[in-house]
Amino acid sequence: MVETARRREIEDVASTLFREHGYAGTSVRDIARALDIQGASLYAHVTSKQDVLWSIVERAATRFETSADAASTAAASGSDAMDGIAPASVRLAALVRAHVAVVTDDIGRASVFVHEWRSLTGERRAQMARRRDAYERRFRSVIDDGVAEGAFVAVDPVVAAAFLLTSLNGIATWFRPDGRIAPAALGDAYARLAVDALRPGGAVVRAEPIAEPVL
Amino acid sequence: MVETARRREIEDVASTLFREHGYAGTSVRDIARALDIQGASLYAHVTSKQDVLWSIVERAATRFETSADAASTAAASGSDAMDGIAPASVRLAALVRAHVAVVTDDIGRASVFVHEWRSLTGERRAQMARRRDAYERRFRSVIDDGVAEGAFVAVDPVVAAAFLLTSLNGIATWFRPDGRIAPAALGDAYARLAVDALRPGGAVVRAEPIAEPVL
DNA sequence: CCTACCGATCGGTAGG
DNA sequence: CCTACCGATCGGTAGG
Repeated sequence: MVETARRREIEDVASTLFREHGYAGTSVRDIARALDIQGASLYAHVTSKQDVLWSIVERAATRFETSADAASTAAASGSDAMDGIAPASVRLAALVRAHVAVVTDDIGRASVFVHEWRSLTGERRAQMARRRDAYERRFRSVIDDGVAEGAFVAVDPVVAAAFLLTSLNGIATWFRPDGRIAPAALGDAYARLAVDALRPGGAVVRAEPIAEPVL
Repeated sequence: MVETARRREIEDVASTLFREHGYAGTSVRDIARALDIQGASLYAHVTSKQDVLWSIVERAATRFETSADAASTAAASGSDAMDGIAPASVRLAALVRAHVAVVTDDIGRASVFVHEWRSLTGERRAQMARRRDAYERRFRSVIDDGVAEGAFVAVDPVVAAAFLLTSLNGIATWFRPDGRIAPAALGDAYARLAVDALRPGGAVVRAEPIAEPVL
């Protein structure tokens, strides 16, 4: 299937509907109706409903990966590192801001990426599972490094990464682009919350080590 | 519909299937098959598919509310308050632990409560929206109090509550009851992460106030 | 992009 | 809890 403007429209409309009603809860005719065409006419542009889901999810995955790559590169060579701030904190803050930016830029697609990828089947689903896992490992690595550096508390990297990533992905469920909160401000707020949650010293609530962490 | 043992089994099975495939992605016959009965036979025990969803969601909501009530009562009269720990920190930690306990106790029902309540219709959906909102306001209030006390940074209570609650609800998507992490240890870890994320002083990452918060 | 149509499956009912 | 069945809707195809 070629990449036409109409195809883009279909994916935009489908993103919104999948986000609101889920993949299974959205019919091909629902998508068509939103575009003012007949259900069967959709097949002049797409090969299947799964195909639409795949395009949305795959494209969103690439955006998250690209954004995280850019953030990592910038954080590694950034001047912030000289301000006496631990490298891991700078890197984590950059990853968080990058993720928030992608989610807030298109909550429809981000939401489908987060919640509906499970509706993919076969090799496509397996591929997405791998890519999601690799993405999560970026967070675990930074946290692991920060713990080693002493920039972060001795936290379980798997638990901490899950804590942060679910929070980050949750933005897709409540954020309103036309709301009170600007995307950049949200990125700042989340970066601070993330880094401070891991900051060592003076924990007022006790928490024992969990078990052998596996990265 | 009376509350029989069979009815309980149906809801258990339905919770698992709704969690894995969503409400729309699960057919009445899928539920019946998991119970080794015919699709139509299910209607000897339930009045509709919506009815099953409602039971699961309503019961889960009550559990979260009851657990939070108990946590708030305990935190208010607890001896922890005398250890020089700010009341808001104690209350927030208690709320977090209570939430983690409910989620880990039955991730199937918790997961349906978190993700599938949108599939409810009419007044039931509206009621759940109200109850979810009231639940979220518990978190906002504690955060607001903590900020006033000086126990927490000057964070936007709406953003901070969303950050924490989405993280808390996310547990339902990745936690495995038979895994490496014990529920109580997870509650401890999350309570520490939550309280420390809001702890004032030494923020290494800048974050400006967002706008007029609305509680 | 349309009309006409396909077999399969959906939630649910009737009557035992 | 079963068999038999209902109308509606599903994703998708044929042929223009």
